[in-house]
Amino acid sequence: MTRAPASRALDPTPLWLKLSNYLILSDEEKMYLADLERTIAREPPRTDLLQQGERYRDVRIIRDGWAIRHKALPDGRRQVVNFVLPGDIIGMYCMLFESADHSVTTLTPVEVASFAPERIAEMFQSFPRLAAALAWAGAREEAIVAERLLSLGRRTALERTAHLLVELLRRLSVVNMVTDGHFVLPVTQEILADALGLSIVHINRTLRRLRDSGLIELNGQRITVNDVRQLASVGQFDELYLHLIRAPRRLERAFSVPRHQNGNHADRAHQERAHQDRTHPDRDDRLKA
Amino acid sequence: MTRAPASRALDPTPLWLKLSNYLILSDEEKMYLADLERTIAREPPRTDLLQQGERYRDVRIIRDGWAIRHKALPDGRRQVVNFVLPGDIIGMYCMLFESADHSVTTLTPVEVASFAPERIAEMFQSFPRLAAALAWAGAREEAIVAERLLSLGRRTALERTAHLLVELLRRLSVVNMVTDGHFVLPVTQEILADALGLSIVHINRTLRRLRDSGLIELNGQRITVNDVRQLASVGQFDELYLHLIRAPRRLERAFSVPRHQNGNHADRAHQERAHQDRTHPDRDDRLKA
DNA sequence: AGGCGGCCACAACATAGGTTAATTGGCCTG
DNA sequence: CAGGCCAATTAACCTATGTTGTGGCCGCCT
Repeated sequence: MTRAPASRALDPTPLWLKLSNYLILSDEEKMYLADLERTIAREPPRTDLLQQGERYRDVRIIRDGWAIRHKALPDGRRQVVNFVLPGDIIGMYCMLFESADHSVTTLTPVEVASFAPERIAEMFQSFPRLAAALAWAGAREEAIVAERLLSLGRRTALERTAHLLVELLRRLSVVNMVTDGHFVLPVTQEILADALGLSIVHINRTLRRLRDSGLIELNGQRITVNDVRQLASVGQFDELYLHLIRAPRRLERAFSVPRHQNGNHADRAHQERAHQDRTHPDRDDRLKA
Repeated sequence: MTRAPASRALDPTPLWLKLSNYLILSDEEKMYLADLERTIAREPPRTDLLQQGERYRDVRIIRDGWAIRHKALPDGRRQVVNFVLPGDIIGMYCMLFESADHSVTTLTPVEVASFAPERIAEMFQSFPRLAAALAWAGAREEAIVAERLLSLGRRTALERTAHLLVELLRRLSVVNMVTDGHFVLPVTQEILADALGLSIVHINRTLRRLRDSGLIELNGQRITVNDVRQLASVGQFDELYLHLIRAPRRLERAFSVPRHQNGNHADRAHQERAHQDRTHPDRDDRLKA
């Protein structure tokens, strides 16, 4: 949707596209962003972009590929905190932290840009609108982690799994990585288990239930979601937390910079929240049919 | 430590103290902060400062008292995402979000300041250093939530509980709310259960184990931690994620504003991380003695 | 004073999910 | 082609945690 008019040789990067959802970028801002992504490297799968306990180095921006952010206990138990997709930033505030409290590891070949942490401070001083947009992106990430916390704390294995699949579907469609309800999930069941706080065996059981019920299909790393609505219902998925609603007007208005657009909310998507009253036992019964 | 020279009639608020750990505030910045906290209200316990699904209103700063941030499923299951303590901010980026994906409810009588969301945008433009410091505070909060995710996903009930208690101890001592290893925990077991993803009954069992082992004592809402080291060991607590190390120099240097302090790291605390190799079964055996 | 509701405590039982182990099928490498 | 490794799969069994139910304490209301 919010596609900016092409400006010279600048290609819109995922980060740019992401921020465009919340801000109408000026040419100057676009150039600054492009400049941040000037130094690019390619990393193979299973590379640590960051290691828990180590000192931070540069700030990085994922331009292509998948990675995971994860934390480990001394005895090896591990929790995947989030999936890192194109447009996501690693170590944004690293200049303020002594050392990393989590690791980031690639799942696929990945293209990353990196730049010196000081440039963040520079951005806060010279491009306050960009800084605000990035801070916003960080808040959105926290919302995702909080929702996963709700999953691990209060959803059953089946619900959690369904919920995660719908979340990924939604997040990936925003960056055009979903076609026809199927997408590539470059992930072993072990990683899924670590993301959902389950054992490998139980993830396997749970996926089979979902497959048997016809809600999803799996062949290799390609997953097809046959019935998003029902899958979302199984997972008690309410996309409120993803804050996907695009509102570039909103920040514009707060900053009141280019034009003073008025508060017409016509373009706002309206999702209704499924409010079923449920009794405690038989949480997974949406699948029992 | 980093106590700013008293500047006229301005009282240091918790937020101010918090930010002082990471930035040497100028008088002008202090005044701006004080101005943000000009409109103050008092709320009784069990008041919703924010309700999931509702539209955001003002940005709020907790000046005194406890609150919880929590999310609920349609059927009533609930997860406490975090505890909100003095100096914490509610709805910082609300101008960017359509509606709240979580609730905030007071646990004690609370004193809150509130101001219009636009002032955040204003701050990004006029006080970039403050904006950066606040963004940092947000990142720290995310780190806390991520650590709790690790707890729910991969720690046993006993470990989780111990971990949370140590975390609260640490966070509260930063704001001088701990004396002699004891502090007030204005929380029912139900809330503890919702924070740790456990049932009330099981929290009760777990607290009793901790009490029986002599690690903690409970009388009413006062909790005494008798052996922090061992409690931390039971909870596999590694305070890295709290990012407590005070480094006002760090941001200063990045912004290179008042004086250009050099990179002398003499004041940096050094905690070593306990790296015990543990075998999978008997995770809770640190208590079995 | 009596009754009511919230919170804590504990016992008895039920189950979701963990653990162990064995089997299979790629896929790489020598 | 054999051997080996890694991921997926499934079965059998086990346990940490959830559920239900009861009683006691305490503060509050009328």
